[in-house]
Amino acid sequence: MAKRILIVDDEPDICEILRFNLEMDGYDVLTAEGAEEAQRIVDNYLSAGNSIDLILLDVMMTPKSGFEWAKELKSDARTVGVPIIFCTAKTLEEDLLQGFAIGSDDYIFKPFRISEVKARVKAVLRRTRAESEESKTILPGPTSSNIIKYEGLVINLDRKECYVDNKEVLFTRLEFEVLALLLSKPGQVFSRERILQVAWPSNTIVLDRTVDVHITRIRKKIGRYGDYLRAKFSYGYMFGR
Amino acid sequence: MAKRILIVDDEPDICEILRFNLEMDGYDVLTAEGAEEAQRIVDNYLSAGNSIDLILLDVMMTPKSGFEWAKELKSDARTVGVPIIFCTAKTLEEDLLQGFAIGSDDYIFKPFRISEVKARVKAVLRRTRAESEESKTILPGPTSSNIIKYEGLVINLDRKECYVDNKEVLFTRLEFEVLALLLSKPGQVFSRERILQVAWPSNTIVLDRTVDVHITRIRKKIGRYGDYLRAKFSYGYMFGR
DNA sequence: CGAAGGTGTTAAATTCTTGTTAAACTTTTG
DNA sequence: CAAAAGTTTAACAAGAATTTAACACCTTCG
Repeated sequence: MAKRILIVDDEPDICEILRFNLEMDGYDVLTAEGAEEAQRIVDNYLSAGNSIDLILLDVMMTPKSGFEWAKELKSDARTVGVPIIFCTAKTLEEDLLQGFAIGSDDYIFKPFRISEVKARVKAVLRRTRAESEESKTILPGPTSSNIIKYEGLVINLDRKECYVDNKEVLFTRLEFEVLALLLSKPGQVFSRERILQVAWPSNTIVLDRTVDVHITRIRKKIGRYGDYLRAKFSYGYMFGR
Repeated sequence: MAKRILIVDDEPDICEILRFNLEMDGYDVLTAEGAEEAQRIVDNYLSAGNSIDLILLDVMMTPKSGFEWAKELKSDARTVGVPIIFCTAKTLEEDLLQGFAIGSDDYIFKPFRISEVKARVKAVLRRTRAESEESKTILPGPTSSNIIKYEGLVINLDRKECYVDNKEVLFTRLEFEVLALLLSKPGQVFSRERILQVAWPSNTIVLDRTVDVHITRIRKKIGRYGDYLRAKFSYGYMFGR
């Protein structure tokens, strides 16, 4: 799978130039123009069970500097291992930066040559791949969340959250339960009766038309995946193409 | 227990770089951007019964220079023994600095290499530990604390204490137990039933509305982290972004 | 005992969820 | 094809869940 790189720079032009070049090299590229937006992206991807493999981080940003954000990343168990390449103007002492970078981190000075950025990215990703394969043998790994995916449709059973192409979509409880059930066995048709039995609290008695209404509501929320939520005439519903 | 280092420098970037590196080495780090703020921190910590083990002090600061403040520290019985590492640009006479530094103090010139700072810090703290152990024949022995962190939100399970951005916040027992549970698995939704089961003494029977009230009370106490204590409608509560 | 602080309940405001209905639409069946 | 059966959808009213303040009842501790 393609490595996913997050570029954080408050200069949109720089983001776009980097995006273009790194996408050419076959990476998945995300961009953010500040720490706050970047954090949102990171949260979304991680809770949806996707990894971020590298962050290209501008040091000089307002209101939160790249350093500050990096510190937060390093104090969060989920992101402590994500390598960072710091970008900064040459004014800062090189040694300081070197001290800041830990683990697989790296740093690079502006104005940079694109070829240099590409080389560093490649080097950092090679290093982390090597590292993670070393530790794979020993470590149980950070708690992997309880996640069901179908292409870009993801539900996180721990968080009770649903993501559509990496954007969180708010679900009510019943909607969540119904989708979780159907998604747990794509291609399996569930009768309305069975859906009510599983997704509704026990002892609730409602018309089975109710299921239809919920299906409609879910369809609207999951966008392009709505079509996958299919009625099987006179049997019930199923998730799948 | 981790040694506590106070960094005083009017350049926030330098504070942050030093903080990052020293925290990585396992120190507790405080920063201040001037003598006045630094004095407040020192007062707070000392009156709360916490020690400051080392001060990394920039000499060139306005309005009060590092030298001036150091003089005050040396004339205060509570702080006369706290070692200081003075940082200054190379322009100052080395002899002058050497003359100023007394006891376990040290000095270091900017621009410094991080590795050098780390080495000096380690050396100074070793020296002071040696000194203080002369006078303490019986040590209680360092205890590795049981700590859960989420960014600046820290709870110490041994001491049953909670810190918000390095300031202690008083928690009641139930509040502490509830937060500890949620914080033990960020991103996991806990039902009210489960929270009552775990955080309340066994055999207590209370309405589950009670949990809500405690959540509200905790939210108020943890300030900016209050938003991370999230209700998942009709499921329960979860800690996380 | 009395003060201080912790805890559970209540109630009201607010916000969000859900079942039903009804009408339009689609598919199946005779 | 026409009737019957099944599905989709919008709208709405009922009611469930959450947040908070307030208060009463505890326990603890001097």
